[in-house]
Amino acid sequence: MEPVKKRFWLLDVNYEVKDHSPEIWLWGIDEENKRILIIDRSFVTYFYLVLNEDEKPETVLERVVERKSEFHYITRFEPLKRNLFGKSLDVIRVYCLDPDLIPKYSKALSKVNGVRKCLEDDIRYSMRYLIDNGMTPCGWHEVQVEVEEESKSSRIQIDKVYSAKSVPRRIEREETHPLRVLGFSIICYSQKGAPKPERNPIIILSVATNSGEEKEFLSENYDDKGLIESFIELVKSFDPDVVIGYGTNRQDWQYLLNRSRSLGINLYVDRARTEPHTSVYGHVSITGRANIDLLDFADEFPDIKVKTLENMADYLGVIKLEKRTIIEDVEFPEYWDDPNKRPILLKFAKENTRCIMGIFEALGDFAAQLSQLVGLPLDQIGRAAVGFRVEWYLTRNAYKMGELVPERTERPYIPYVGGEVLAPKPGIHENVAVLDFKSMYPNIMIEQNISPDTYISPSEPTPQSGVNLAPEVKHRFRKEPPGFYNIVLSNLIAAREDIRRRLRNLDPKGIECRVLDARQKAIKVITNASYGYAGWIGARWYIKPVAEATTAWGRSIIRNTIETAKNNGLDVIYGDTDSVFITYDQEKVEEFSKIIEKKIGLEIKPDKIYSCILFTEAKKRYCGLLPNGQMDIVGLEVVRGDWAEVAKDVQEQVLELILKERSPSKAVKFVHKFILNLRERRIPYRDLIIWKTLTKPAEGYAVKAPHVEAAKLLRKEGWDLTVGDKIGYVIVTGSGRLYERAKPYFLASYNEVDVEYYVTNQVIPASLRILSLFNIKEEDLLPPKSSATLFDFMNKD
DNA sequence: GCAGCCCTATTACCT
DNA sequence: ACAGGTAATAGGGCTGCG
Repeated sequence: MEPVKKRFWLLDVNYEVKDHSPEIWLWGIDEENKRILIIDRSFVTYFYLVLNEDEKPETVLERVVERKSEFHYITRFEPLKRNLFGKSLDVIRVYCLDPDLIPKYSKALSKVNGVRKCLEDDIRYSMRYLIDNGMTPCGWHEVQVEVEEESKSSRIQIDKVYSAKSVPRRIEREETHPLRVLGFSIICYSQKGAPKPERNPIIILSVATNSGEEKEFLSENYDDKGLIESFIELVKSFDPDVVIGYGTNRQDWQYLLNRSRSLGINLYVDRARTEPHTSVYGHVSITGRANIDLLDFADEFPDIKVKTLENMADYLGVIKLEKRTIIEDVEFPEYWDDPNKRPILLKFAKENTRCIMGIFEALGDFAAQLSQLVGLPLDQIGRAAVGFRVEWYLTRNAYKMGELVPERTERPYIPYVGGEVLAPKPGIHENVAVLDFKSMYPNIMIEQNISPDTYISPSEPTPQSGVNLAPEVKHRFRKEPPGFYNIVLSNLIAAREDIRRRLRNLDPKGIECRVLDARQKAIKVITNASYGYAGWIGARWYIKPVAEATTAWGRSIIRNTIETAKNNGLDVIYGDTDSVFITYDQEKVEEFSKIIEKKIGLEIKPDKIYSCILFTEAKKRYCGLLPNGQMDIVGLEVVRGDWAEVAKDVQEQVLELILKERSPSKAVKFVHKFILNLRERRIPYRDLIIWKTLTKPAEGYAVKAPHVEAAKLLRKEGWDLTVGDKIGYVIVTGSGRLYERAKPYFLASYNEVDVEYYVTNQVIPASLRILSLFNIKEEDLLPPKSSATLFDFMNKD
């Protein structure tokens, strides 16, 4: 049979090894909108032996070739030149048929005389395949294929199985067929504490598809066997490309798997008759489909303080919080068992799934673009930490440039100096412009050619091309040739600029615009994380002077900028790392920008202009009023997630009265009234909840703290808590330390709450933060005792 | 026993 | 499991106090 040309969009990749022969499985969608599997048996993987500098490559080659018989699945040794941190090295590339034997082989071969170490022996086979062939998940490719014999196709749920007869090649093509997306959420039944799959059933499994189907499977008399079977059946018949949920990696899939196991069901929801399994970065993999946990993308939105499904949906404009039916976990049994309330629980479950579908609509393009840019499969990209995303992007580029990927090593943490922060001038300032340097750190790295491979250690002689010498820290970087980071960052910045240019001429509502906008966002995320990556001790390409020199240049630039502003008659009010806050005078500011760009070589632009701005004495905390009347609150309690809503609301009102009405007295009166309301418990209970993250196991704390004690109470009630969970608690009346009076909010009632704590420790400090600028004292904020309240007070005894 | 002081642990923010 | 710089609170140890 003649091979035919096949074009396909790559959804997922996995590999299998049978009798030491590996197969790459490429799951894709072809031009006819068919789901296809292409099996490639031709790719031989490899790793490198790095040789000692005093050794001749031929000698070491002889030594390893001599021992080849010990390594049955090694096919070839290939001497090559490669770069490591910019230095040319002699290496031997060791080709190995069975990827699973590489750890064993590399360990043995690293002990051969003349071999310094092995490199790239820790790159997964499937990633090696994609990188070496220039392939990207969520991108189009072209390959010669033959139809695979029928025997295999029976096990695989797919339109057609092919075997690759050529190396797949990436092709440029933007449009995609619409993916089939299935979203689901579950509700479990537990009378007390967290549901346990060994004993508590799933009572509702709610499913939706992007073809508009919605289904709710219910348990019958707390028996969820039929529910799970119906779910499996639906997945099979709809045959989704993408499966989505919220918290599914850690929760739902584990629960479903454990329930299935105890009920004797095989949870076959993939395309190859295997069960979901946990894999790299802790993502749950469903062979042939992309399983996406939208919770993994919540980190992209720091404005969402408590990362619940409803908060994320609210933030992304899927469904407003006020319109949602919210039922706490503790209430599930009550709602399920009461026939009058059950419909509300069903509605809640359905809304959860709708939120999931809506969030994916808002984020799916971004996820796919990030996956394509970084090169990690769609089901892994969300789960991979920022550092690993950057690292995979670098790894791909290193391959193209003949740079070896360094090994991951443990290093001691030694801090270095970061950005410069100015003490602000306290008070209210009129007409203030904020100018900031665009992508300051990446641009410094480019401008000064800062990179792991351009760094010249103190022991090395100055290269002929000369060096850039960092201020203060005196690290040196060769001027020529352009470094690894220089090239990679220049490409990223140029690509983003290009996209933004194209976007200007497109219909903002069009599909092309959505995809391009998602792509430029993905590029921005990787670009912005590059400096942090460079300073991360866990980074493969970590060289401390790289990060240290970048911030040193940054400090020098901002100081220079401040000096220049002053010399040009501009008053500098504040500055942080890459920004300066100056008095706004259009002509002077324009002139100033030009001078700076000329002097420093980096672009500086007015980001915002405030009609007025308020600073206390603290750095990193201010509130500016934009010309449209909108308030921009930075760093203050209002934007913090660990203050009760009461404190945040009052502070925001105070700021408004101060900045818009310029009336401290109105602000004081407002606080008085608020405190009276609070004491009367006329403020919603949920506004009293304080949320704090559990950052270590409850026992690991050196001191007792309210949220930790609240967490212990939760655990006693049977709730599982893990590091990273947010604990919502309230302070109740009683004696002793605060931590003795903290209670999880859903285990306490409003009449137990110590409202005086909220007056003294929440509302007053948050208000005073602003009002002390106007000489207002704590006493001034407590409501004056009117005769009525005094009377009430005396009557109480 | 507790107010006052100082230091430390902890969290969440800014760029 | 991307960086350092910063503010703020509560805990906890200590001193001094009839």
